[in-house]
Amino acid sequence: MTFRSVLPRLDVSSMEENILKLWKKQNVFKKTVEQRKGKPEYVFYEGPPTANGRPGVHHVLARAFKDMFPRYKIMRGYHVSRRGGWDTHGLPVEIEVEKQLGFNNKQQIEEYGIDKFNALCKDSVFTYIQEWERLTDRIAFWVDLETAYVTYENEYMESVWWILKNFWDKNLLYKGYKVVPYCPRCGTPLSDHEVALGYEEVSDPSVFVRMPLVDKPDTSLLVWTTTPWTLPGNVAVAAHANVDYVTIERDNGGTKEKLILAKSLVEKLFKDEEVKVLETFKGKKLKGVKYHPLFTFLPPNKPAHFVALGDFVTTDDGSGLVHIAPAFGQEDMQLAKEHDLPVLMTVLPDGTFIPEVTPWRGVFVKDADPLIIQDLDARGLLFRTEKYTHTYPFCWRCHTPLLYYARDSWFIRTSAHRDRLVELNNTINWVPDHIKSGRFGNWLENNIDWSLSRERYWGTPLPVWECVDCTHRECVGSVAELSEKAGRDLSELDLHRPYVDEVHWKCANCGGKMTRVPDLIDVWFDSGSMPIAQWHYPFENQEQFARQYPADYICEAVDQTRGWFYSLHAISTLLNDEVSFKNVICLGHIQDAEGRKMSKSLGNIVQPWDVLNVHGADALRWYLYTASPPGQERRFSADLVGDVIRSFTLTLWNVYSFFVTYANLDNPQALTVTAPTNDLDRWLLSELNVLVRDVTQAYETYDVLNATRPVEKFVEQLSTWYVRRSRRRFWKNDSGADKQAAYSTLYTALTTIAKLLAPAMPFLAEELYQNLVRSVDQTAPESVHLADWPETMEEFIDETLNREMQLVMRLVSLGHSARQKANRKVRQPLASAAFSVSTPAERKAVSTYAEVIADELNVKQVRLLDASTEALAHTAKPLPKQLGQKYGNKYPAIQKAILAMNAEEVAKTLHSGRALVVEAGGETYNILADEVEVKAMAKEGFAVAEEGAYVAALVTDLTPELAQEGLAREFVRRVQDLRKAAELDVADRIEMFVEASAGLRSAIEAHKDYITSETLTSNLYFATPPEKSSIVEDEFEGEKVKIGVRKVS
RNA sequence: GGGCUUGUAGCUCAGUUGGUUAGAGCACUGUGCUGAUAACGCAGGGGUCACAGGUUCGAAUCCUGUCAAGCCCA
Repeated sequence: MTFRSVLPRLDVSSMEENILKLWKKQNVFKKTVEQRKGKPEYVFYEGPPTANGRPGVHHVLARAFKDMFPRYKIMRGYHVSRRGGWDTHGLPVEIEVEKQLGFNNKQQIEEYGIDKFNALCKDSVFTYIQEWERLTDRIAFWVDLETAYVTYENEYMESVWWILKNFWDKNLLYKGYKVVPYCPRCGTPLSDHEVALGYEEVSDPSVFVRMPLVDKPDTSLLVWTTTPWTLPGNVAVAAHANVDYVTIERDNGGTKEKLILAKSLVEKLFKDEEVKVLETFKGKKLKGVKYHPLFTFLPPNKPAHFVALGDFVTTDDGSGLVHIAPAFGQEDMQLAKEHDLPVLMTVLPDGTFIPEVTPWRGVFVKDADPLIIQDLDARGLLFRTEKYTHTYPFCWRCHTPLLYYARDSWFIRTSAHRDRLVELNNTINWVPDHIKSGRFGNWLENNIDWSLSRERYWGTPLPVWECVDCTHRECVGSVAELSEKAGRDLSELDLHRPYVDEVHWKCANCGGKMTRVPDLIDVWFDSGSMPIAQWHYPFENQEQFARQYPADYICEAVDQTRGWFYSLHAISTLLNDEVSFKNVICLGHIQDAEGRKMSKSLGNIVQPWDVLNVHGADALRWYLYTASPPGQERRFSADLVGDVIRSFTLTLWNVYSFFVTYANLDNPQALTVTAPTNDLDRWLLSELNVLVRDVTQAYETYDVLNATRPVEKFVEQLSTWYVRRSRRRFWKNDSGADKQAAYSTLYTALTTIAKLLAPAMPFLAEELYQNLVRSVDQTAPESVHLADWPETMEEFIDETLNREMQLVMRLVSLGHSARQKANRKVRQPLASAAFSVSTPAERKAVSTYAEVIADELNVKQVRLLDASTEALAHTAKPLPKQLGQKYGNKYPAIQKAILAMNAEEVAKTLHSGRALVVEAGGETYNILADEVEVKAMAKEGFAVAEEGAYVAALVTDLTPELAQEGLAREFVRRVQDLRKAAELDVADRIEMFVEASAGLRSAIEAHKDYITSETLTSNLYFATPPEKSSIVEDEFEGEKVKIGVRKVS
């Protein structure tokens, strides 16, 4: 069998491009789905992105994580249909179009025409779809975009209506007059989860004002607010019943004034100023005290302008007296309801003052803040103004400061199912798990009703019609129902505005005109409906829906906790009393190399293509999987991705290239492993199956780190231990069983790694598979992604062997260390290496693997340090873990006692297998061998290195024979360099001409066979090299040499 | 103000139910080795385990508090 030859130098980009072509040509993605038809279903939901912006690195992150589990599950034999989806509605789209048209308010849209505006929205939704498709393709995120669901399609929207009707019927959909976070520019309320997207730290004016009491004109309430623009809407002042308040007297520009405020804030407010406390009293004494309003633009229609008590009042900031404007604060509105206060609506929906507020009519409220402060100051009502830094919500798309603003608004009564939301959440597997009870769980426990309605244009219309005369309301759950009510066939109707607004019918109560309420619904409701609406359920595809619900796996970034994760969960709970996803990976955000958030304004955004073009998709994916736990924020830079190529990809690639190079020379007959006899083979296969077992387990538990990092570790050991130690086995001239075994073992390792790597590094896995598997077996599945996941072959796992090999590596490392200390280069053979280890099992391992150790350390003999003749002394060290756990607080005394004993006696006792009897603190203890570390120290004359319980001691004296062998190896090394310099192929045979000084010549003659076989020399002449040969002259170890080689045909 | 997360070497990260002198990789320095390797081996420098208390024979690990960063809530 012959493999396609592999260049040791890897061109990542062309390799990946070729694989992409192969997949396309053979339609591999489709086949992965079709091949498993009828098999158990594994359900993945794609959280729909919006294609009206360019995809960034954070999208690659999410898509990489989304991709790996479906790939894994397909290899495990599941049927996984991976349907794509696009989120198409909502403000982000509208805002893009508004920008295009140069609009900045709703009126312009209405004048332009909602139909035309929405048509533009629809067009702009897929502005960057090609960019998305190209990126998705390039990073090998396998998702079916041809059949992707689209949230603006009538069928999708009809299903959303059906869900809303279901909620309506359960009395879960209602209209309320509430203070909502409201964007005055977009002219619409925002849901909590949208508000959460836009908090920013800002500096606002903070003002203290005087509100003179009606009964005591020389005394004023000192009232605090950070929103001066709400003062014209003031109807009351809130105080806390149990807080201590004081009346103080102070000097105000020559006249005395009296102010009321919370006692604990006096110092903070007046600092060094001298004030006289006249009176102290509880807040409840203030109840009902009347004051003169600051403004009288709108006359209140109910009693107002008195002090009311509220629990929400704190004395952390301000004055302990809180200004109340019911139209502009949730707590204010609550208080207003409790005390039957009037609601003064002083602001228009566009965020400007109403005409009645004469001085500032038409001024945007935030802009009016300084004007209002000026006015109060002029009238002597301003006590103080300063800057106050706090976090304040902004519109997540247009960046306008949000106002808390009383609106008629529609809600979903999610709070009615709060407990059930929490219960069902507890059955979901969250990665990382703290999200479950932490961020998401806390959020659910504090659930408030879902603010659903949006007063906008491009979105799913709220299917509620209202009688203009009697306010009778009906909710419509399907197109058929609408047709029936309207009395005409509306199956062709576009369910968007403005068309749906034109449908009317007669009120069943009073015969008035039923008209749709103008609102749209929150786009998060669209995407959260996707399990149902993607199938146009229940109108069609009942079966598909049943098969594809709930999802086994979803994955998005942490910002979706309040977004898609919540909308999916809330809708599913209220609709079906069921979870909509069972496992979820919640990804941390990507930051730049300095740990800052990536943002346009900082100019630190890394474009995915910049990374992909240089390092390829596999390296990028691998980096994202292995760099840090999924839920953690991760710092990102192109350089870090480059490290993946160097440290992992190339290591694997070179093992692969090594295998192919030699296999093509040797043509090994069989490549399946049966019963390995060679220790290195047995070890590699044991570790390989441990790897299969552990990686499989990790995939099963959505543990991405442990599904990937161990593969990297294994490849490193494969390269730096197995292949390095096995090289000569591949070079042997014969084609004996050992060589065959080496090929089979390495082949098995590489093909298994290809499969283990397939979900994470789909390209490299395919490359390995195509060349190693497909090229020799045309009956094998045509892609690694169509292959079955490797089974763990327990019979190959030998944990003892793994431990022993670990020990061997450690001892070898100590041996190298000792060599360096003795300044003996590895090329120089040494007589022997003696080791001291700690347990009988380890002593046995030293002799079992003596050959491997001897070869690696280039010594003639490997043995144990002879305790009686070579060991100078022993040390005995009590082990705190074993002894501490066993004897608790007696440990220090025991430790002291053991250290005080004669170490030679301790060693003798424990080596003989007896327990060590220790007296400490008046008690007797039997200490066992594994509770004390006994270490032998080597006599002089050895080069020694030690670590923990282990000692390596090298005999460094050189006999003439050893020295001669060293020379021979030095010589071989020169010849190999020369071969390389002459650009000979590894398999080329040569003839060699040598002129050497006497000592070297006799060494060469003594080791002629070794030299000729190492260097593939057919003829070795002691003669002057001919001119046409490649020649090198050198001096070493006091010897001189001139070597010439040339290829023989 | 509250919640969640994070803080370990210059960088990226491990660190098990508390237990020997806190580790690895990258980077740096020295040295060795090499006909698979963009490598590899060995050694070295580099640490107040964010800080302060507490529990314990023993704390990077458990508890309390503080500080800093990120996200979220109010």
